[in-house]
Amino acid sequence: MPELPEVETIRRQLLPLLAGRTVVRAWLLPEAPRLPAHPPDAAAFVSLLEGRRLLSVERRGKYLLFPLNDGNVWVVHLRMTGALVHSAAGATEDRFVRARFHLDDGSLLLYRDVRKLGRMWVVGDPQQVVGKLGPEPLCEGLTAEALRSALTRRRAPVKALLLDQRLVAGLGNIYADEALHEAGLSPLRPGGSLSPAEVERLRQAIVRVLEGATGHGGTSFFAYVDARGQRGRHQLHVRVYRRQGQPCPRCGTAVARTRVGGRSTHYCPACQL
DNA sequence: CTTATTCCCTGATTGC
DNA sequence: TGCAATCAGGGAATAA
Repeated sequence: MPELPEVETIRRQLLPLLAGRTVVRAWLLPEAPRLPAHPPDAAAFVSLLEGRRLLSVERRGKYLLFPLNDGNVWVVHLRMTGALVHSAAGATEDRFVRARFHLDDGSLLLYRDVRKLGRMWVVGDPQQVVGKLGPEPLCEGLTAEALRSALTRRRAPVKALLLDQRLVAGLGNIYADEALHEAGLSPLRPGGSLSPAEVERLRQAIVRVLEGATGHGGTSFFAYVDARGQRGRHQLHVRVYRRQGQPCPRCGTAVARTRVGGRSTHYCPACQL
């Protein structure tokens, strides 16, 4: 489940490997059910990439953006089980590889996605895809004022609001739970009930959690691997996610699990108020 | 406008 | 041992 730290880890690894490279040949799973892509026709999609040079690797929220030398932008979202693994020709292939990108240095970028929930686009303006995303937490875009306006007068649980990419870009289920624990706030609190001091605590917790996880190369509870095919290490450092029944690292109370907004939610019932 | 629910997709896990 | 039901969750779509 790549969230911001996982996608940022992949971006940093891919940048030196892909910048300046030309896509000499591309292949996209052609048979149904297909990998969702835009344009939807696999041949048309491939033709927009072949022969183009990748100028850089950028990230917006959980989206990877690859600006092309013809002005278009290749956009990838890994969703739940997507992975972009770069390796020399002869890389590990299995039945879950859904797309291949051969580069002009002989290397190969494999797109692997067990559940085929990931998506790709080639668009003239990336705003078509990422235009509605909220502020970036790690680029000083997420100010206290921005977070306050996202939560104010909202009755939905703050956990559900943190998962809404239009309010804050990049948080998923793991880091929403972790940030709320770090801030000492219950995931069940209505968004609008947070005081200005609590909003600021939450903002700082979001930044700290995302920076910490990025420093650990992301979290690998499930299938996540980085661009080198390696697992992240942050699952060794989580405080509440998937730790129900185990002691809260802050107060020792057993971590609870419930459902918020249809998502499993983990929190300490004693010190998250 | 808001909030809640369903769907996509398949391997791993759980229940009987 | 086998098979079916459930779970994992990001985001779009739909319903209320």
